[in-house]
Amino acid sequence: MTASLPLFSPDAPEEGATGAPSGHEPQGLLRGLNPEQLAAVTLPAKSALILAGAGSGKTRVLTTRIAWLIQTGQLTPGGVMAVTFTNKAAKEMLTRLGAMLPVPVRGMWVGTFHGLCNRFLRAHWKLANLPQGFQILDSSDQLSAVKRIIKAMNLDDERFVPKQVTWFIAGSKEEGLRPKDVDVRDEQSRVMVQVYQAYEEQCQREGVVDFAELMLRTYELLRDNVALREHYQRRFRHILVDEFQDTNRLQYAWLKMFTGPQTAVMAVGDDDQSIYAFRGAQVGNMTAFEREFGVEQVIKLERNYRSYGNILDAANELISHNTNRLGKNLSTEAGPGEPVRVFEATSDFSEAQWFVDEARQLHRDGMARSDIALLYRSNAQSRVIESALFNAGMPYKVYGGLRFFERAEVKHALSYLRLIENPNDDTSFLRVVNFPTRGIGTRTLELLQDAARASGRSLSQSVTAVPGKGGSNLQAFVALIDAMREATKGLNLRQIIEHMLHESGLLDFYKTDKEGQDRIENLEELVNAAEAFVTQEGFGKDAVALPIDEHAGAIAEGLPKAVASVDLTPDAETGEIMSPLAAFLTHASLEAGDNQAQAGQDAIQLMTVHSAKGLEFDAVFITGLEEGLFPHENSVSDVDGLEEERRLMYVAITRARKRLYLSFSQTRMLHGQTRYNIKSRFFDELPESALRWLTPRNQGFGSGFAREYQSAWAKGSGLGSIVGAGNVAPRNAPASGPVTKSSHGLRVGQSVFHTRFGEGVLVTLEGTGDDARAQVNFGRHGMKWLALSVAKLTPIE
DNA sequence: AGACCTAGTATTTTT
DNA sequence: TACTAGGTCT
Repeated sequence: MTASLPLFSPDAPEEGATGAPSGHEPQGLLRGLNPEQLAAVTLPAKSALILAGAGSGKTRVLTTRIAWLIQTGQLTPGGVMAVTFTNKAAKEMLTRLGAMLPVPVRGMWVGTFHGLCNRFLRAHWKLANLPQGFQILDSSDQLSAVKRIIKAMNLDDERFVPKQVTWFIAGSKEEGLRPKDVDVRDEQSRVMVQVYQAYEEQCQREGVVDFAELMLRTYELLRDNVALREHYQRRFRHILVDEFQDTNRLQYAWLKMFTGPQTAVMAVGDDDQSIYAFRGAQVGNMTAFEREFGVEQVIKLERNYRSYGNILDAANELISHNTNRLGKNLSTEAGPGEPVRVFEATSDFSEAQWFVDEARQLHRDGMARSDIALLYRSNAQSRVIESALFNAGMPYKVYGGLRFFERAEVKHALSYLRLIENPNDDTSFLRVVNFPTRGIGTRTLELLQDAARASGRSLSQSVTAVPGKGGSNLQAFVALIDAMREATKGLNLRQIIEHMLHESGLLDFYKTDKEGQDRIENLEELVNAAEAFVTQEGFGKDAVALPIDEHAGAIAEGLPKAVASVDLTPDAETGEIMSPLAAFLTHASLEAGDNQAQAGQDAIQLMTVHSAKGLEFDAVFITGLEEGLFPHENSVSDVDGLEEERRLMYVAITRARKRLYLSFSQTRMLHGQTRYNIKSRFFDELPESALRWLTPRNQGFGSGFAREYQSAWAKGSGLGSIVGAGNVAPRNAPASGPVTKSSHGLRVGQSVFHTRFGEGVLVTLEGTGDDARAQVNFGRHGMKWLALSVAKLTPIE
């Protein structure tokens, strides 16, 4: 790492990433944890709530806890479930666990809510009343499915806007409501429920499930099947949930289904970072959890290892304006650092120009472009910035565009593959039946859909019912798909895809298309993705997406006979429970992939505040801090909305490690009109002492200061390094060597009983004979050092 | 089938 | 402004 300016001193150890793996012995794992982290990691096996502030090492706590429990023999890998929201977070956990544990992460249920549901339903497809190779609809598939229904039911799509209907369906499912459970108030909702009902029937007929269905099916199956529920409750001794503040009602209820009397659930979250209420997240789940899971003590992780003091002061002060918080204050030992810089621009254009200049300077002074991030409230704001960066010739990367598996050509290819796997997938059928064109027009398709509806069969099964030219074209299409299915039998995944790309005519189509080159590249990339998925490495690394439980057999064994054996029906020939193609298709729906493949480039990062959550950068620019934009005008009318905007701002601020810039503009082009804005109210909620205005305050309009902003590089700010702020080893890591067993017959990880403090877990053992001491985590009573010659510790089994 | 035109609409988003 | 969906015309 290079460093010239003090500002660019070697990075503080990132949360959990300190140095080499600490050796595969229990106490080594705990080295470098601060007291609160240590307490959380070694908590007795009871449900616990961890309030983890931004940058407080939450992922480290989560992974270390799992590793520690396993290494001390309190838990087997098969007894763990760790749930996250994103594939990225799940992968991160697996990677870290892999580094910490000598044993591979086999059999551990680490994944996203949806990924784990998929895994569960694959194992119990029969009980869940699903076809064995059921496929998953992504949001756009779902939308087109709803559109078809609205059309079929002859409804006015202005009264029943497909997108809104989609929300209604997903929303109902997330409340755990089937069509029969939904409250019907008026005509509108009555019809909505009918659409919901029809949608369900259609999905069931086609053998597909949407995201919410994955959750709901799993929940219902566990709720209704006592034997199965008890089996899983016994199996998972420890369940850990990341980003708990983002869970919705269904996810909470789902979690309860997995939780038995012996299950310890550790919920980790931060109410101040709850920014997804708009899509159903219930922050209230945190307090509900505390109450309903009998949490005895809440551990707060408030030590921040990411940012300098001024940045944290700004964050703390801002968020203190919210009510109904669980209460938390971030602190650092890194010193105040530089002030937060504030810039007022005359126009969005000059704001962009200022940013480009500033970023260029940072880069010249040694900061990697990828360590510089520009955040905005809404995607539309990126445009001006992009054009400024483009003109300046600075590489940048915008997050949030189309993801790989969502690109049109990729979706087309996937539709062909799905049809090979399941000809009754009408969504896929309609997507590609006339792409490339095969003389199958709207009229023909109407006839086909009518016929299918009348007979209750799939489109593919109904092609013979359509007369004339259209009918024979349809039959030719079905024959094409059938031929592909035949021809690809026994081929590997790569060969299947290549065959399909040629036979479908997709490749030829894009070859003649003038802008087809990129698309062909994407299709080649699809082949690569499949290859990567299949290879040993891909399967191993990608265990998140691995649809089949490696221990499916083991599950079956442990289950009561009545529910077990029927569910895992391997292919008679190959013995596979699921074909590689089906597995790959599942992977494609569950993980949309990166949004831009241009990896390797050192580029400035542009994204919304929402997508910045969980990330961190040396320098962060929060732009467009204007009333109406941030906070957004649609949110300011009610208190809840405003508080969520404030949390959003809090998330944005806490992304910054070393330097934070806030900017706003007097005017801005929005929807083709110039808007005159006043600065965000959030400026009034920041501590003046932590700010430095780069432009004069209370600047009136039109005073034309154009570019006379003072360079942010005003004289060396003489910062010390942030080194030392890292997870400095507290006193719990004695050099006396790993003592895991002693003459007392106690070992680390063991549960013990103390007459005064009750039940606890042994965290450290050191010294011998009369000198022997033990560190014990008594949960509610805290962490204690006890002299073994005095304290009476009784081992519990 | 495909080019062309018009009107309507514009937070935040993962799975 | 800039995109989409949908309609109409060739």
